[in-house]
Amino acid sequence: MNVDAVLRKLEWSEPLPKDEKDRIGQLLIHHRVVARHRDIISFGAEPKYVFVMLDGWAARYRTLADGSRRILSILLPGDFCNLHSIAIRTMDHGIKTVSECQLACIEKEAIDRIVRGDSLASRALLRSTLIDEAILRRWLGNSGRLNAYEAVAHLFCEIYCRLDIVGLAEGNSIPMPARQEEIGDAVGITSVHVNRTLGRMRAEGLIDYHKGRLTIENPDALRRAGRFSVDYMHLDRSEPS
Amino acid sequence: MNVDAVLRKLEWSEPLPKDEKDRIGQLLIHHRVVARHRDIISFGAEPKYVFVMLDGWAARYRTLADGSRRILSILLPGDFCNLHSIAIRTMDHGIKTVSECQLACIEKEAIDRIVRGDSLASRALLRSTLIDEAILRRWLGNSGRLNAYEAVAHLFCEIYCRLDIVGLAEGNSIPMPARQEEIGDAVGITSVHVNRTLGRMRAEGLIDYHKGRLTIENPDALRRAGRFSVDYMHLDRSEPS
DNA sequence: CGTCGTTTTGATCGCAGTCAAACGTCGTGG
DNA sequence: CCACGACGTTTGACTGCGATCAAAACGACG
Repeated sequence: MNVDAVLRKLEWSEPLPKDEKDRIGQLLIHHRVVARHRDIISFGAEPKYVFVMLDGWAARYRTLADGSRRILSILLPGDFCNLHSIAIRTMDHGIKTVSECQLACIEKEAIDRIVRGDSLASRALLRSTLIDEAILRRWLGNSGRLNAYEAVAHLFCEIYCRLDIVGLAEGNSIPMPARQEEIGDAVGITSVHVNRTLGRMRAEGLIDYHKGRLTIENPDALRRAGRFSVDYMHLDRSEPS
Repeated sequence: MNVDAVLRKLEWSEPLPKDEKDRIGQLLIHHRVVARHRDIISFGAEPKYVFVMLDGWAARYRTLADGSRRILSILLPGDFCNLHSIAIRTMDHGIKTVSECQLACIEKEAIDRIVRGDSLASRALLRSTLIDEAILRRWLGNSGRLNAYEAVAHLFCEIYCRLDIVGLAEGNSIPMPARQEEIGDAVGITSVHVNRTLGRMRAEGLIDYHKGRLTIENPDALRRAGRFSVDYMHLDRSEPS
């Protein structure tokens, strides 16, 4: 359905010529639906396909020895789940759905051919990988330095921003299919503490969180609370090198 | 000096033909020395060169609003500081030396030409980026889930392993130029708590930490303590796709 | 010998974890 | 239409790891 999100994300920083967009569109014809809370790719797997998010939310995660889980990144429509599979065979983490997901699956080799070429699409994929890495760095930087309140605020700002880029924010409101436990696993706190934090945010008029929707009542205050600035997502449309 | 470390790292998973190695060797001729505790690249900079670690340690870091610092990764001989600069103009973090460093500086365009080509060297650089990302994911996964003792143990295992790969471990012993404060910034705890943790490790016979050297007295116990397994560094020499 | 940078030790505090129970909502089946 | 159970949210009481503040000890070096 939402092939559009993929193109919007790839054109995030630089427009692609029509023929390259068409070529990418060609790759996105094979779809798959995965139910909520199921693995898209499991830890240790050696995926044959590269999966691309068309609809729904998913999460990269790692399970530790004691059974506790840590979410390493949130995957939203337009995101590639495992671009790295073209160069790294086995998964060092798992990816599971947060809500029911629509995915496109692409032969690894097809992606590989694009990446090895010297096209604008190849640049866009490279940039996309590097921006994912930048987001990961930001999460790591926040982790252990921001307190629960700041961390949750930051997460909400980031997700709002990323959804907005692919055209999925509606005013100040976004879908929020994640349970409080998943929010906790994403910022490194317990679901109990997420709950108290959300309660405080609600009381202070920052957000409204209700039936799978998050409405940001006071965007400025939320951004300030989460020390959020968009710079790390490298939205600048300036040219490299 | 230690151009060797760079090649060892690039050949980590797959040997390179002689002519490609020579070509990379050509790129590493311009050297620079940076004193201890100085920025190699500052936050917000737009570096013209890609820097490669030849000798010494450095750290990717981010400074938060309140002045607290978080180390995002440790850079060891053989590591590329800012490969991402070929596609992302401005630095979203800083890089500073932990000890005095020897660096090679390469024109961005020269690296770009290799990456855009379809050579084994290009694959090796791609893999190297993806492995850095995998290490980052592991750090994020550990952060907030491992306690201080486990986190420090994991850090030591990883650094030992990475130094070993480029031939810089000597038996069970490695140089450890990082101050306790820097170790703390890397795992997200204070230097005071690092100190207590090191004390406990020493008391339990896991390590000896003394005058800028770390000796691992009981490797198995240290690995167990840090829940360390090498898999996330993707050392396997198997072929992709 | 004194200074600077770093490590070490002690005492107290607070954020978030843990355990447990109650509550609300929704879908299913009797 | 209601009872039931599954799932997720909410609230309370208590605990503990690591932070914080402060000062002392150590070691290298000019």
